Amino acid sequence: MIDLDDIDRAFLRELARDGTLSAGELGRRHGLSQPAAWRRIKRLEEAGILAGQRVEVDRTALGFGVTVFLGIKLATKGRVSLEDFERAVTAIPEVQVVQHVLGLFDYRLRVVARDIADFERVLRRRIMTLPGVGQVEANVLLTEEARPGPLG
Amino acid sequence: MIDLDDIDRAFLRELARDGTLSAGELGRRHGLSQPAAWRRIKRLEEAGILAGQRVEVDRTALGFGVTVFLGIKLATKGRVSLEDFERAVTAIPEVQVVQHVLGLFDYRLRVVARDIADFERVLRRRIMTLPGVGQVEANVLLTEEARPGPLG
DNA sequence: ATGGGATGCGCAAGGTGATTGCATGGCCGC
DNA sequence: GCGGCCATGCAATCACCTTGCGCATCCCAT
Repeated sequence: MIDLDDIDRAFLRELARDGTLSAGELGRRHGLSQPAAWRRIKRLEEAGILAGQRVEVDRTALGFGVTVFLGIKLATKGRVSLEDFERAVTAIPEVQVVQHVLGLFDYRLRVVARDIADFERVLRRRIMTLPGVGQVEANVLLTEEARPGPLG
Repeated sequence: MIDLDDIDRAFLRELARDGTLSAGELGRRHGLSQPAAWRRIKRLEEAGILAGQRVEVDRTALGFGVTVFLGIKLATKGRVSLEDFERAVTAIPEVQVVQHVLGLFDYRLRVVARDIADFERVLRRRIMTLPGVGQVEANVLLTEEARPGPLG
């Protein structure tokens, strides 16, 4: 584990907000030359701290206005392997995120749909038919806010 | 809402996996010149479908090995406004995501901590002391897999 | 004190990708 | 058939990435 100084943390914070920031711009903001800033970014990548870059796809703009979080408890009787469940759930196109968790539920899913009626179709035809699925709990997303989170 | 063809959808899919892909590379993969590919990306941005670019910060590499999802139900008696709750919860540095949801819970939080002991500190000192907090449910993240999701 | 190594910086140069102007070809409505 | 529209390719320019090199600083052992 490498240790970060204030500039490294500022880089992480600003890049997490806008991944298009150039090394030159980041350096200018913190009194570094463009190559110096670039090498810091490179070091963070090599340390595994910067783990790739993603574009954010706005599902609402694509017509998927409904996001639902599902908590799924597997039926203990079913004797279905976790691999079977995961294989089946990752094959559902509407599923964006599959989280294997510990607690009241076994899995958490993030599911997108065009509207509530579309979500009901997904729930009935896709989720409830998953192998070994037991209790299911749903929460419909109203608003979502991402925070920077701790940086060390 | 603009309509996308197969190439647009392929661009979205590949950019969501790797935001560093250049327009030239994307074009080469689908038989387009670099400017043509670049203009398609630009069009997706202007339509609001490509909503920014983020770097992914690996919290594990920073020493935050524990991620917990919290479901929070507000105490109905409390008469605490949602704004007060949200203001207080966004001030907690360990909170990465705040989701206002509909269902069994009122809010869902994504919280990171260095270890379980650190999480207990956050839970006791930060979460349980939030204004109006009622029932709290926790799920500890084991593994997480992101899927492309539907693209239209 | 002092010399050597490690670390991090700035400067400069070369390569790659982003961005724009311009011309061409297909397609649709008149 | 004909004119306008749309998307494309080509070429040129500009910004940024990437690397090599030399210098200053700090730490540590001599």
